[in-house]
Amino acid sequence: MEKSPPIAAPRRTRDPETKRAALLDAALHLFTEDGYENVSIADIAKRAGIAVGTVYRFYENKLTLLRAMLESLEDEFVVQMQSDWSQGGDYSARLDRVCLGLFTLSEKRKPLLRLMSMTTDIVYADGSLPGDRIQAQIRLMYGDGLRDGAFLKGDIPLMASMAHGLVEGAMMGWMRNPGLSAANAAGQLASVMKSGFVKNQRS
Amino acid sequence: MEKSPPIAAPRRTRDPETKRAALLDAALHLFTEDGYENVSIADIAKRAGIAVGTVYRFYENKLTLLRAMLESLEDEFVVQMQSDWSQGGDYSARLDRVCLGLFTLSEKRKPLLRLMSMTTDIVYADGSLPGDRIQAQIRLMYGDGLRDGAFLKGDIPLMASMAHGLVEGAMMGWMRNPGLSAANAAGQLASVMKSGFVKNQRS
Amino acid sequence: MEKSPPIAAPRRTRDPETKRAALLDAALHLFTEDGYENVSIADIAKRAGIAVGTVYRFYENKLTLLRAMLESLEDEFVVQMQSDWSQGGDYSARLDRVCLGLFTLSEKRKPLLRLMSMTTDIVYADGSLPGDRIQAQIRLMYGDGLRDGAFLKGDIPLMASMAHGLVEGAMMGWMRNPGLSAANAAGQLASVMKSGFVKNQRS
Amino acid sequence: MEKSPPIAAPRRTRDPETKRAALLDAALHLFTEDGYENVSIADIAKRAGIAVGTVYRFYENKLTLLRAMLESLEDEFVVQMQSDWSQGGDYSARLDRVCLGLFTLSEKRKPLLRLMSMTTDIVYADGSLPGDRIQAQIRLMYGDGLRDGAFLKGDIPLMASMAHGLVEGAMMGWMRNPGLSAANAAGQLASVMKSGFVKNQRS
DNA sequence: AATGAATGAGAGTTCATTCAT
DNA sequence: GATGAATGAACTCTCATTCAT
Repeated sequence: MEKSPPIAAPRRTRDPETKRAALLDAALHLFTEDGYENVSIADIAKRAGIAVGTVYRFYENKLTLLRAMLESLEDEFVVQMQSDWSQGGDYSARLDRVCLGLFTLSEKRKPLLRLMSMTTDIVYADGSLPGDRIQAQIRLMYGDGLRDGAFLKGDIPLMASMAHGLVEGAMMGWMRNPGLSAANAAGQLASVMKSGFVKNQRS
Repeated sequence: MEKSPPIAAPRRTRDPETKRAALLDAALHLFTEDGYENVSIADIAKRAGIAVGTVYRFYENKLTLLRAMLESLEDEFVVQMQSDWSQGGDYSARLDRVCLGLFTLSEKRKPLLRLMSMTTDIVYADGSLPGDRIQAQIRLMYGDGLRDGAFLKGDIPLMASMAHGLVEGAMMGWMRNPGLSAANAAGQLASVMKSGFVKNQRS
Repeated sequence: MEKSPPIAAPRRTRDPETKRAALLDAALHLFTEDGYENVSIADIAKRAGIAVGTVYRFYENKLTLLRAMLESLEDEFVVQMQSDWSQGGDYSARLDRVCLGLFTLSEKRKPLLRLMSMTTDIVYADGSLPGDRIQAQIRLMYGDGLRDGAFLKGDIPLMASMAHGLVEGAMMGWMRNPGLSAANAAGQLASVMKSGFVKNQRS
Repeated sequence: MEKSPPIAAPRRTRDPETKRAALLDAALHLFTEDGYENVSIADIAKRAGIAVGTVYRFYENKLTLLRAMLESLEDEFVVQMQSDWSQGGDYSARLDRVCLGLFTLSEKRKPLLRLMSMTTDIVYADGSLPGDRIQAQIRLMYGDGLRDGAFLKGDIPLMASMAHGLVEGAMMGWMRNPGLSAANAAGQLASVMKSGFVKNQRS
């Protein structure tokens, strides 16, 4: 009935960034294994070795935590794609590079990637969805190719969405097949991308 | 003083299939609008005009209800694809037909399609995921084309996954763009499918 | 991690109004003993012999429960005062009657009265406070007396507020003194009311 | 390039009493605006410009802080009343003086007064309630008047409680009516006090 | 078969208090 | 002395599921 005074005995054990990393790692594993909705903050805190309240020092609520994870991954992908795309060469070479970069990064971020593919309905604060920034980047790339007359014509948003779907499909297929190397998957993706979207490519 | 007209007896009870339809319709609207986790059984029952307990006569729990909805949609897609694919003609014609069939059905089932895209992490009873049966069908089709030497070679599961992603991407793009007709989207999808996966297709 | 299915085994034991009464009784005792903020819904439910969720069938939240209790008490007081005041006689007789009615009701509702005196800062939905309706009734009575030239003049809201305070003070004093009968307290209150607010009353 | 003026050294630390004053001021504003239970120690510390832990150097817990505030106000009132009451004159004059003193002080301490009226259920360490010391002082005054045969007879604790209620009612009425001057309210209170409690006063 | 009141585990979140720095 | 990150118990409220009617 009466609020009993907390017995708490906190210890300053680790520095904040170590804690944040443990928190993100715990959340990543649990979300991926059990699904966002089936994981409680208490579960995450326990796995991260911190107190429930400490989670809220880092992220204001559960959804913010998820978004932060997905956004950081998207950022990495977008940065990688921009870098690979802008390094010159013909469109064939650029697509090869981008696809390889995508899979190289995917390999490093496999669990996060899996999480992203599981939470497509988590709407961001601005109304966007996970994947939208990647798709926007694809749209830019497609626009470049169109301007040069190197790409097949089509409705830009639709073409970008298809290209994005193709990439996601490739990643899903690769993730489900442990025997397939990232380089191999990247090669096949690039091959389909080129024959599907680039002019004067023979199959 | 006014005699109530004895013309039509109020149908207090409806037959079970009418109820089931009302239930599915209610669930579809609510899940799509608010997301699976944010809709309660009580919400669904109220919208369907039945009692909470009655929901459990039809589906043993909430997840089973969702799965039934998604599975029925997948079934429809698979049946449609099988039918369109098996009607003969060269691979180009068959792909045209399949893509058109896909979008024609999508137009009819738009809300369900949206629901499916929102709930990718809902695992089915057999461990499969929504979309898996569609992908399996695509794999069969790709196998056909490979056997005839008409399709570009590649790792079968990966190619099927990419093709599946391409289809999903096309559908997502089409759903987000209300000005795009189903036939137009189907045409662009077919075009990319052919240049991306079929031999001797010029871009 | 996974939401474990409820084991629940509900029993329809008592009729709803019996339950509501048990709920109100439990809330009354606990709020009075420990203070509104120090009592949890779980405490109330346990004492009432019902489940936590059942509390929310009756009242949409904790504050609504409290307000319902206080409002019903206020209503009783207002009705009682209206009745006693409107029965005629000179102002002296009417005040005697009202004061006696007030204390007779107070005797019946002692715990609720105590609760009301403890929760003066609980704002109602319309921005009013507990006691405001009683005070409004007092204002009406004072207005009657003023119109007849029987009451001492003064700023109406202030005079009503003072009269209200006087009543509350009398009740608090009476509640703290178990040896004082309601009739006796009523008499002393009436006496002070008359000499304090009515013209031509000798002390 | 711009040299920061070395004229005034920034006072990084303030003396304890300045801090205590800031703390009390912050608490007063926040408690009054949002209610005791809705204000956190962190809120108070932030507004006072001190650290959370520092709050605990001054008051051992949140309730102690509240009590200290209310007790200091009560002390002020009691001292004021004692002073005004003991300065001689007949009872009419003494009551006039006390009432004026009460309202003069109330004007200075309006926020604290409001806080006191909001937290009637906060029990003090010795089991007393806010207002009890004021009431005890009133009892002393009433006892004086009784001894001299100047006051109307009655049960002492009850009469004191009624007088206290009258005072509180006057203050509440005055606080809710911004157009009413303290002197005017004091006059009306004194008038009712005299006709209500003092012998040979005509109404 | 249909109903919906009842259940209670469990969720996300808050915050008074502590104590290593 | 001052700080504020860390703690975790406790809170209100939800809702999938059950079963007496």
